[in-house]
Amino acid sequence: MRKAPVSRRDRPAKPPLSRDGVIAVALRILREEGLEKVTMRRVAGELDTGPASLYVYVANMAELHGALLDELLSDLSDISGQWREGVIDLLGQYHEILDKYPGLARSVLVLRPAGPRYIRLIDTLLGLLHEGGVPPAQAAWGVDLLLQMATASAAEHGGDEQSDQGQIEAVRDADPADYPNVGRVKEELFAGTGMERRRWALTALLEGIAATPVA
Amino acid sequence: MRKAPVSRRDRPAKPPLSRDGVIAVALRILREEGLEKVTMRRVAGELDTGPASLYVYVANMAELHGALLDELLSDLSDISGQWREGVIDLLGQYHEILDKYPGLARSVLVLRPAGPRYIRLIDTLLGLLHEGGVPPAQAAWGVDLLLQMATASAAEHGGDEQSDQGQIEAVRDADPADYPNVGRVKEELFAGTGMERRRWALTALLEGIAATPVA
DNA sequence: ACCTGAACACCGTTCAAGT
DNA sequence: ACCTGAACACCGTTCAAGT
Repeated sequence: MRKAPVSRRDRPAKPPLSRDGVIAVALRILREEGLEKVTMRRVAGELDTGPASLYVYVANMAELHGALLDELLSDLSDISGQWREGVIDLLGQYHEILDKYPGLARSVLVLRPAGPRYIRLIDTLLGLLHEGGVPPAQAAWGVDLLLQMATASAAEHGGDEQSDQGQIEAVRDADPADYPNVGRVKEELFAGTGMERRRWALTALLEGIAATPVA
Repeated sequence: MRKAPVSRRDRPAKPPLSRDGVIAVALRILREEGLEKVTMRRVAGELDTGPASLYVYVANMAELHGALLDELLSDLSDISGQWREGVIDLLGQYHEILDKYPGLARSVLVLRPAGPRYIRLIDTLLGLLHEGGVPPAQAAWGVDLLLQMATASAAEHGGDEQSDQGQIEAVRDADPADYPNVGRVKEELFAGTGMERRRWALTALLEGIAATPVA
């Protein structure tokens, strides 16, 4: 069934474009269909205009991705408990959010996000490290690292399962005579669930940050 | 001046296509002009054929990137000294190689590389950790992490300086009343050169890996 | 100032058809 | 089996021209 034609005056007036409007549409497409569908052309289409019009409100695709991250970060909730658990919990939440959108995680990795919610996240993490007595220089450099690791871990997902499988095979088939060290720990290399490994990784990094003086 | 037409028999016979040939051409373009220029169309063009022909020898772009990484890794040289310094040195070399091609680093992050030189790198790192008395499970999980960090750090480069600058500004302008923890360590957040921070990061992570038992 | 149509300059991958 | 021309199904960004 065809839609009945709608005359210009019956159709709701096209709302004026705005940065918030652009981001809201992009966010909806992201949530419903994934990052691949968030193209300038598609966002513009849903706003009844052409892609060129968006460049009045966003500088480029990278900036739009940054804005999307900040929107997603509003799902971060308060954490509780001791500082170590707090850091792990908060970074776990951050990872969980990004893990749904591996493509966005890849963008974020090169983005240096600057939105208010991201700065808030940095501030909260710094507060927890401070509470734990981590010296300021280590805390400052460490927060970058913790966020990088959580982001990279989300970015790693959603590559082809094919190449995942390729590495597993290559390692499993590695001749122990040629690769003695791989041979010795072959089982350990594949052990553990993603979550177990991620949790251990965060714990280890946190430990190192707290224990390693700068210069 | 136009090139004189070359008859079919004067022109050197077009060498048959091969996987190695495809990779060799891609590697040359990568070294001379960067990853953006390594397109299927361009590689095919230099081999006097169309892009479709390459798919006989490489499954897709991701696999080609994996092959390029493995070629680049032949520049890794032997390391010496104690195990800690060895790990830092080797990962420093790895980072230096990837740092020239941030786009490739981004690919590698989602790639799970499986080439022989990458497996060799894993084996060498495992050997060093073993030498240092790091328990096998920690070593196995830790190598993944160390490589992930080195790769992510190379991938971060070569985003717009614009967004780099954006984050620095956002942090510098953050109101200390709103973001007290950022306020407290503002200088530390920007301190240090890239190399100093990278070296510290690797040291801290290595420390954590060695000190944090699995499960 | 804001908005846009149209163009610019490309992509990776597939597939039917050839040899 | 290997190879390919042509097409499919798109991209982000710029810019001259309009309002």
